[in-house]
Amino acid sequence: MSTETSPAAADRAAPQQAGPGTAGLPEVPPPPWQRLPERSSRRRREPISRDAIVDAAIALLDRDGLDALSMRALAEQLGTGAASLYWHVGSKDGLLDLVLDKLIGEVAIPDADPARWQEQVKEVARNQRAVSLRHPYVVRVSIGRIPMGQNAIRLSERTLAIMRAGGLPPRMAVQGHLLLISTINGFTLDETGVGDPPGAQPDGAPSPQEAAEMASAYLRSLPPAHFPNLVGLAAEFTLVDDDARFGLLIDIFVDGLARAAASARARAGG
Amino acid sequence: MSTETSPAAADRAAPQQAGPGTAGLPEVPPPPWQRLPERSSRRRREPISRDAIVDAAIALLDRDGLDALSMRALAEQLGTGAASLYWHVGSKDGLLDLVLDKLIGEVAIPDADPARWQEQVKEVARNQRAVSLRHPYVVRVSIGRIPMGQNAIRLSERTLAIMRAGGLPPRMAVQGHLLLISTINGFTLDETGVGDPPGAQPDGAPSPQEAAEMASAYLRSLPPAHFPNLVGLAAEFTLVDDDARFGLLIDIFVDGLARAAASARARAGG
DNA sequence: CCCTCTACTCGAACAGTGATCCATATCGAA
DNA sequence: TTCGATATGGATCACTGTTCGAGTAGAGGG
Repeated sequence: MSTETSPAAADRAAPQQAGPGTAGLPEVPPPPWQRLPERSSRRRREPISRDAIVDAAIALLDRDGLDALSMRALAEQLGTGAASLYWHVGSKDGLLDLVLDKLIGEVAIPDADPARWQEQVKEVARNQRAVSLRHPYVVRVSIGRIPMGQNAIRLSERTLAIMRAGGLPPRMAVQGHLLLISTINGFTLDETGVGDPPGAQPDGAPSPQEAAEMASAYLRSLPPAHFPNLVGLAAEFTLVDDDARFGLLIDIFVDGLARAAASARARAGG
Repeated sequence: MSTETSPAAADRAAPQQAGPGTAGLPEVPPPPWQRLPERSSRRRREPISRDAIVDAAIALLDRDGLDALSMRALAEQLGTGAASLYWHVGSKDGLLDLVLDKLIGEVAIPDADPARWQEQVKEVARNQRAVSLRHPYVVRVSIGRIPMGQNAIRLSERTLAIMRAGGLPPRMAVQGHLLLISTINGFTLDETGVGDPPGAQPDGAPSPQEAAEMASAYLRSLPPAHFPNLVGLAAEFTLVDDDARFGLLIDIFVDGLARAAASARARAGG
């Protein structure tokens, strides 16, 4: 992972060069509604740096889950006090903005290839899901946030490039991009359950497999006269191959998108 | 949120009689993993009844939003103390289970008509979205919950009937049902923002329209050399006709589902 | 009539949360 | 040295979900 030790955070002006790993990427000015404290001048040492806080937060989230992230716990992990964090990130909300953008940066987007645009869109979808599975809390963090950080901007630009290369009309490209993100988030939202790390269900917590069995058994036990479909199809609910389910979803989406675009072009052209 | 340890506060075994609220409809046995205290015998007056608590909670949520629902605030609205609520609903989590199922009951599902199955699936989708807009917090409440209450069961049964009537193979019908719900949730999740009621943004809170304008203006301000698509398509991001966006989404989904089903049938048949 | 047992109520308290105050410390510049 | 911006963190506030345990109401049995 590119730790991207950008010193002095992202302030205005300062056309700094990006670190190794993300070579040559241009600096994006921060959007005006960012809920972070604005610091002027970068001429001090950073004993605790905003970036270190974000990294520690992600480490803590990966290990213990979303509910375990409190400002106090994070401060302790950094060997400092909770109040200090507020000077750097403004609020827990501001911290989560930064966390989200950093994780969005993990989504890899291929260079646009017009001949393969449908397969490339599916690849983007798979990559986004992979990040959401690696950090099961990220979908929940993204709720209520409109990501406009540097990484989100770059992801949108590159995804739009693929869609435009595929010949989608402007509106269709933008909506396809936005709706695809929503669709994937909807899927991974129930896939990741409460968003805690995979390990450590101490109590009588059922595994996903056990839960599916319970649900299926329950459905089978319903009165068949009133619920013929649920009783008859109960076995299908046990299917928990989420990879296959996700593959079906993006096949449906990309195929439907391509056809909607084709019919939109047909309407416009004739 | 807090201790996920053991939400099942009271788990002594006692046969439960259903309350007097749901008359006429066929009784569905409660699923075994329900996190509610089980009460035996109804031979007392109900001064505060579980149903009244759920109704009050929904009223409070509709008025003030998800963040405003605390057990204390709800108790005050009912003229009682917070501790009393716990005897009836076990935990806030159990209460939200009940709230969710009650709201699921608001989703109307038409009787299956084989000739119009695609249109009927879209109607189900529109109805689900309508409920999610009427109660903007409901998508957030559903996160991490697998709804298995009476209303959820009936909704699944009726939706599956429509899909089966449309000729979808068993697996396709079940997955179509589940994926459609996820897809709609993903869409309404960003549509409803933080899930607060439509009114009352006291501060410098931008309206959705203003927010879209700000975002569009920001995108237009990016360096065009590096972000040609974002700059060129910025205007498209201002389009906030969510009805049209949603219509496009379900067109994509239902069309893609129908074609996936057709090709699945073709593979199976040949 | 009283007595007991169960269903039910609720003030008080506990541990934890995000956030803020404010006295203190550190250091570059003047 | 002095000054002021940068940075720290203990104490504290209002609030959360939840539990405890003392208390109340009312039907059934004697």
